[in-house]
Amino acid sequence: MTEKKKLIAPRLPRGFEDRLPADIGAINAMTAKIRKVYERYGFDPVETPLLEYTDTLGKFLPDTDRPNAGVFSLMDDDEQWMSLRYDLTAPLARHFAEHFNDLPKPYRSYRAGYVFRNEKPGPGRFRQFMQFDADTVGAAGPEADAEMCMMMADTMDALGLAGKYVVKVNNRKVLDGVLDAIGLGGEQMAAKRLAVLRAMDKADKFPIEEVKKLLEGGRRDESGDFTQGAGLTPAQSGAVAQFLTPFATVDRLIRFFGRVWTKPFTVRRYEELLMKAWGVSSVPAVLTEGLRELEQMRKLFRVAGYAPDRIRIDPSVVRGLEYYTGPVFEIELTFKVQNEKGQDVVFGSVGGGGRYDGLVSRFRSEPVPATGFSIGVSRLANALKLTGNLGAVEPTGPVVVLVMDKAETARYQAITSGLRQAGIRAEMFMGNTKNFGKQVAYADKRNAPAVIIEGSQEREQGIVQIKDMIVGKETAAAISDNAEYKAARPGQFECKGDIASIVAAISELPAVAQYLKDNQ
RNA sequence: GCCGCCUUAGCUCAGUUGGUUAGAGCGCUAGAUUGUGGAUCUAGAGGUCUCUGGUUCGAUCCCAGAAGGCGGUACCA
Repeated sequence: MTEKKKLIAPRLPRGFEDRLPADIGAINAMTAKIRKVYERYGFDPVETPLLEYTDTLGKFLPDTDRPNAGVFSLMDDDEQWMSLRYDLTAPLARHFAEHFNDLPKPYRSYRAGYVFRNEKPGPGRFRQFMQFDADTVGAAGPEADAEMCMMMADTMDALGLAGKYVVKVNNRKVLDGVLDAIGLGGEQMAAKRLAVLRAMDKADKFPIEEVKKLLEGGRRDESGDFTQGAGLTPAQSGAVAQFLTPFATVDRLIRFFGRVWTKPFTVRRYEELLMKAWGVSSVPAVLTEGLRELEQMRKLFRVAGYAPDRIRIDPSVVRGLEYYTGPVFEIELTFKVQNEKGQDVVFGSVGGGGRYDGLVSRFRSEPVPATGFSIGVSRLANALKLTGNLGAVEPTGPVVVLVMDKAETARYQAITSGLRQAGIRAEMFMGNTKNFGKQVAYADKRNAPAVIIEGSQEREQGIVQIKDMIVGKETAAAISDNAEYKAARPGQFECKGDIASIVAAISELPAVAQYLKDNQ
């Protein structure tokens, strides 16, 4: 046996992450807050499995050039393909269609859970992450869409992000109308439309000149990578740019929309503006319809008191490419995000959604309108972690009952049980008990609020020593001499040795009292 | 997917113009201190210098490729 045992390197698959107690606590707190908002809006929970048959998830997907890419799939023993869900919307559509007859319509539901994407991880992007969705199925009007936007805004407020986000709203019908107007309607132009929409989506990321490059020949970024353009003529790209920037820059456009948001605004006026910019005498009907829906939503927001600093129209919002059929929306953080190295990081949206009237219809012969949105819980938590806004706190540890005398473990166990019955986290030390200091160090590492010490001296007197670890740490910091440090026994006090007295004394420690209050 | 940068101890990083035993700080383990977390001091453990191939008498270092990480870009249901 001279050969060394071959060890397996412990390593995490790329794009995945372990979650530690502080993260778990923070995520739980976040999801609890989100849940409260959704329930207040009348939504009920539903849970679907992580795996679905691939065709129920995928057939409808826009990923025509790379079918099945990006999805983790496996074959069942009956040779049917199953996939890990990549969002929570497709499974909801399946659930609704499957239980169509029993569910109330409109059907309002929410659900949280992990979703999986088999693609390259990026800043704040993992291959397993949590989403928290809400959807209304069976409500066709823009008031359902408006409600989604307001709920998104309320959720962000509930998470303590008031003033640090904006919900951007657009309408796919408007975008379709613009594409129509520049002669990109019809089947044979589908690929071009896709490229144009992708380019338009970049308007909040790049200056308009760069977007124009994407609309025409293509663009080379600073790393030297070349992106193929949509191949529009200068006249066409100019018209798109005019839509994106009636007054030459996106910033000014946003101000323009901001103004119409709060002041009287008519669809007619915007149409006139576009006709003038494009030099045409009419706009496509679908564009007008989209504008009307936006106008209705705007009214609802205004009456409900959602100012444009919280919800605003932004013509560059595109979202999923063939999935959405009407209003689309997106939450963006308005503060800068930096990574651990202090570099500014391009952080995309932390949530979004829209109307997807086709998604349920593929399971049924009649049309089923639906609208919903999704918050990227992991992504949002990641952003907040980087900015120090995530309340990630180490959980309060257990009270540790020290083992001073191996022969007395039954007694120590009895104290531990007494604490547990009173609802207090407690454990008897179970490691190497030879060294007292190690036991205290263990309690420190576990973030224990207190340790209980009962050695032979205490036992003779019928008492125990309780050491308040938090007070102890504070008072110890002022002591520099080691002998003095030990003699001081910081944070320590005596208590009668019966279990009721111990429980009473421990319960009074602030950290324990807080724990009891939080866990009633 | 494409482009750029990076990879040396558990962590953060030095270093070797290519040469015998590869370093620091922090952390970890043990002791000083027979029953007290921190501080101090002492000692110790811990490395296939990411991997594979090439050049070379000799590679952690030079070259090529791969993997992983970071960033950008593309995609994003």
